[in-house]
Amino acid sequence: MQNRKPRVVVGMSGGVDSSVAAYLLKEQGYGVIGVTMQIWQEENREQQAGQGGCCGLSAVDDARRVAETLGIPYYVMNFRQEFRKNVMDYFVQEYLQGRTPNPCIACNRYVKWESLLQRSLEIGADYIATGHYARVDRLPNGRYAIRNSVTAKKDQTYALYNLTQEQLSHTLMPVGDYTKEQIRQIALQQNLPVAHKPDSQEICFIPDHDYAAFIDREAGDNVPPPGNFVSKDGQVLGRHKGITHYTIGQRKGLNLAMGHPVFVTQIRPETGEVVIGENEDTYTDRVLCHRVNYMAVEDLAEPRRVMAKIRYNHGGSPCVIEKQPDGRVLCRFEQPVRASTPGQAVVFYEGEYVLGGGTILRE
RNA sequence: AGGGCUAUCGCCAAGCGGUAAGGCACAGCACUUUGACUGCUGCAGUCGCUGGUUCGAAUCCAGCUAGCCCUG
Repeated sequence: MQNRKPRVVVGMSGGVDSSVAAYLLKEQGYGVIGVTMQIWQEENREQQAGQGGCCGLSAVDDARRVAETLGIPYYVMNFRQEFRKNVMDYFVQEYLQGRTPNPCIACNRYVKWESLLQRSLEIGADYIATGHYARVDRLPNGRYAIRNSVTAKKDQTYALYNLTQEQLSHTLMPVGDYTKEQIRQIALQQNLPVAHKPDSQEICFIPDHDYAAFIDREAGDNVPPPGNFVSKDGQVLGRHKGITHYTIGQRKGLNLAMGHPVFVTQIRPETGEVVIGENEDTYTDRVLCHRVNYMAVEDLAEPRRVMAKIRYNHGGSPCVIEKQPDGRVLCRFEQPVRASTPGQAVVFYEGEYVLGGGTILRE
């Protein structure tokens, strides 16, 4: 007859959302432990008072103050190694191969959940929680699934499609039941010191936003050299700075004055060519993906009509998904989607639930 | 060293005597827990150079320079 309160480790970024998440769980009767993950910052933080964020620079100080306000135990855990391997190195490797990774998805799956959950369980917690705008439900079929936040705006389910059943069964997301406005309201009412912090954005480990320079520093000699911009039919249109500077659908930074806007339609790592075309050329109604994670369903035996998002900021578009003999999943969209990009994720939704998702392949 | 054509923002390009359109590129901002897309704003005190004609020229005239084409 155990009646101890269930314990939950809340990943506290120092931002509004995770701070309120900690508060809400405490109110709900959980034994709450605040934890900030040190993931990429150099030892000498203080250097810049960051913009806040899911992994911002001022994270520790702010999170600690919130924990004190709430009267909960608080720790800092070092996840630099895990982050380095699963997020930063992955990020660089993907770019070197002409793909466009989504580091937040990798961070969620492998760092925030895999590593944090494991260590949390080790110290006796039952759950981990975050300040994501999403909900976790157990479905009638026994499976756990991420569910849309009550606010369509701020929805963060896309970045969470890759969580496993095991991880979800130990996950709480109290913020998903509220709107952003309500969350800030609660933060104000509770006098949380971070009530007015701005939302996070951009990639946290590249504060200056210069991806190419970051990749240059990380990859050194392995950085792909400059090459040709070519048209669909092979005509050379100019020189580019190296494939790591580009992504599908990109317009800015090409320095190609063709008289009308032109876009990147394809990246060819084998030849170092970047293919340029018209806006229409960036549309496709077929998207193939692999490394599929099934969430609301165990598998995909039959073709299924779902809504799919091919990027974080995508409203979703209807398509039929069909599993291929090799396990890949082919999505046929009813209306062509713009700039399907290898390395990005395509996430399937059925109703409010995440059915699953995978990594987009080059076809 | 005969003739013709053209020279306007980084690229393309309006203008044709009345006081420098537009597109692309580029920059900044907004949007954004990824990369993109998108939106907004900015971007030639000057029209190859030098003179001339005009109240007034990028617009007309002359010479020069450069590029292209044709003929030698």
